[in-house]
Amino acid sequence: MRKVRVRFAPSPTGPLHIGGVRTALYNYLFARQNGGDMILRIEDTDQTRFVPGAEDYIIEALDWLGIKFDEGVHLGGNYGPYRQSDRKPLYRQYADQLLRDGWAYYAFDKPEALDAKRKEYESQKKTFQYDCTTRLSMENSLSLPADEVSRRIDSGEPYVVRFKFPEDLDITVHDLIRGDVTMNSRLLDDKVLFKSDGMPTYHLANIVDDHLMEVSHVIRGEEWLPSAPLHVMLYRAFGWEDTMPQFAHLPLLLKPDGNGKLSKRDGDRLGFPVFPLDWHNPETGEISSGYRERGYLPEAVVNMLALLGWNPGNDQELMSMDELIRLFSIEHISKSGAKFNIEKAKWFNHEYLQKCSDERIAEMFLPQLKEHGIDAPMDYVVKVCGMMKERISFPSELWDQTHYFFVAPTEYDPKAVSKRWKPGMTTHMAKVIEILNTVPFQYDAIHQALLEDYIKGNELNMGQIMNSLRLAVVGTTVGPDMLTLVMTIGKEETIARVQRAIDTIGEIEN
RNA sequence: GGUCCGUUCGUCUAGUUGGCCUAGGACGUAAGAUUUUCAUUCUUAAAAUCGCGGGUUCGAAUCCCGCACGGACUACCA
Repeated sequence: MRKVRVRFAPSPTGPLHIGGVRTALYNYLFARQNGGDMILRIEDTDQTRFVPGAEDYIIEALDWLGIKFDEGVHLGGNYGPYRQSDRKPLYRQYADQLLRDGWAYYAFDKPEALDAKRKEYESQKKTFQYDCTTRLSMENSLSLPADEVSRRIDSGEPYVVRFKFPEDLDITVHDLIRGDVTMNSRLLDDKVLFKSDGMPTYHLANIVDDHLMEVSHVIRGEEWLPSAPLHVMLYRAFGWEDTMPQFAHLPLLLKPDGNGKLSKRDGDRLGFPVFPLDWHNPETGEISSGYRERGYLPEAVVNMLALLGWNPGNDQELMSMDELIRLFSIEHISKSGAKFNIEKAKWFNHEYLQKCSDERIAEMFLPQLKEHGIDAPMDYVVKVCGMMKERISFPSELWDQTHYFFVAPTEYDPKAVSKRWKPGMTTHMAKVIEILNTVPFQYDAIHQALLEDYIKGNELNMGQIMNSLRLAVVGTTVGPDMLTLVMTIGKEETIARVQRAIDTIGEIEN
């Protein structure tokens, strides 16, 4: 049994899409579970699509989520370099090998000529495909005389190298998720392996690199399934079939409404992040929002993503990274695409927020407090966070839920006033102040004096009085247990707030 | 158009060797309980004739065939 080695191989063309994050996660879980290696390889063979900052973004995003690598561009390793542009000199010899063995051929067709050909076919409602049925009518080393071919190459005419598919061969790809998938070579096109700019295409580079890096399992998105037969044929052509990696093609992540692949635009449209981190487009200045900046916890994102297309085979839903590593199995990956569900993502975040220490939540709350000009003692902030965290799904909701712990109300919700502040209330509130002033400032003592002796003892309306007190202290009718709130903000502050309410709202007639 | 992949509650899904499935769980939704309010929490409910149609079988969500629908791919992009 060969050592498990998997790779995550993104293209640095922009921010890492959440679907890509899931692919990375599954690779990571599989590697860790099997004591294998996780490799980060950058696939930047298309120089025209290079985006500055994308590579760093990918590394930072995966690091934030706790997806760690054993080898990669940022770490090095024994199989480097790990960036395909840095491996450029390596690929030529493999293209030559294919050329020599008759698995590939030179093609001189200009891009414009190919475009024209496609248009021509299109006008006849057909699709042009560069394959065994058309290649002899194109300009390549199969259709041209040998001396002409060498003349063109010697004169520096640009060319590409294309794979030469056999004419009628059933090619079977064994997929760990879908089983055997068979396609006939006659229907496959002669893909370009080596471009005229001297770089390999994805197809060549990924086979060469996976082989050289001794990759054992290729876990990637379903969009690669149609080109998998090409990849299998390349292993065969190189004579590497006995060490060919095993394939697993992951189902797609679909948009929450309607059908189709989840895209950047869906996030903007429906108001949820499609990227792990905020991304500032260096060219347009446009900002795409990320999970991290929206207040999602990395462990919540990981858990949610893990379950989008995989399950442990039972009802368990909350799982830490360690549990995921233990429980993960390729057999339990589903075959069908998963629609992204924003409500469930929120729920996961709520659950993980509850598991957070009060200190960690307080830490996340600090910037908001600062924004509102609050400079409260840390232990007080921690206490408030601990008391209020169960009511929120995101740290960003904290200020809305807790501002009255830090700032006294300056106005009173009119609806609450008319509903709760009944005639005689100023007298009751004055009594509250009196109790606070005379009874020891302890929860039980005040509970006894106010709730039991005063309210119940005089058969007063509990809801009416307690809610009026809340109105006085909070400004509206929401919040935690009233006495806990009082104990938290303190005796002096409570009395001040109640007095202020008496002065501001005053006595209600009738 | 062609090729390939897929199809269980609104959504994520359990179901892997056909019988314990009168199809289970979770999110969301609704109702109720608790509470001094709101939220939390708890309980309950509604919700999939397992895409449709045929077979095979004593028995099929599970196996086979056909159809429909959806998606991916179809670049000198990955």
